[in-house]
Amino acid sequence: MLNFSEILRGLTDTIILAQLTEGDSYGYKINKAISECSQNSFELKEATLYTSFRRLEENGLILSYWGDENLGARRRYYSITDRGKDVFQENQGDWKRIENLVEKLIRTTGPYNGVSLKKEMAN
Amino acid sequence: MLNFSEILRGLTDTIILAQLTEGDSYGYKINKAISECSQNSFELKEATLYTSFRRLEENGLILSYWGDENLGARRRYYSITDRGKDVFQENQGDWKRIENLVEKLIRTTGPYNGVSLKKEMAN
DNA sequence: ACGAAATACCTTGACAGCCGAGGTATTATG
DNA sequence: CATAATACCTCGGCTGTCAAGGTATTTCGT
Repeated sequence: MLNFSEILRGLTDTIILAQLTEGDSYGYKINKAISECSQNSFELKEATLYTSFRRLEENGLILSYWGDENLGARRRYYSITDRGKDVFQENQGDWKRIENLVEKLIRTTGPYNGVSLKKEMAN
Repeated sequence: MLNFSEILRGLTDTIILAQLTEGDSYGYKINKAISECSQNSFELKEATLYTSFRRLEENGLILSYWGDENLGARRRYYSITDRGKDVFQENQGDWKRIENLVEKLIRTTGPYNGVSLKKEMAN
């Protein structure tokens, strides 16, 4: 039995991995990309973002290195590892499964409730 | 901007509300129903279940009352309130929005990565 | 020239939900 | 007559999120 709770809660990691499958990038830019990707309907808080980076790196799903900008603020770049790519693909699959599961769990079961209510009202 | 995190994490509440839209029921039975509903691929832990009941009742989304069984173990029944029904419907809508959002955030963007990698390898 | 805003990174501590582990009491079953 | 199943509950630890705070650099309007 899969531990779905963690996936639901920790989608942050998967969202970041998704960004990194498109190439190395750095925190601030990744965050902006996520915001834009969602048409500004969602954004990661910075604290959450950097927590996630640390977690991902500890788990070997990403690597980080300092960019050698001689202009501008320093940037820490992140790179997805092979293991990270594998996990990302697993998570994509898990998400499909979660969608199906939730669909079953929170759909309204049909006319049962409404109809019986109307019947009760009519009496 | 919606607070999606709580919805993702706290789907428990919505799942329970979904069960209660089909009529009053009690903890143990609700839990079994949820397990069956998911073909035993998912189950709420009891601690989580009762935490959720308490939270839902505090928020006025459900009511509880003791069944008057003169046989068998006592049962605490739960009933969804009007407010609970409203919130449940909102949550169903929110879930649809989350599905769309996550779809955008974690889909693979296509051949970009693979192609550029191959090109780099070729050089 | 100067202050504000934007870029870019980071930490700390509180908070909330999940759940393992444990408890109680009753009824059904082999 | 013990074991499983039904049925309820609590406590404490764990983990992810985030508000709030910090630092440093660059860009831009005035």
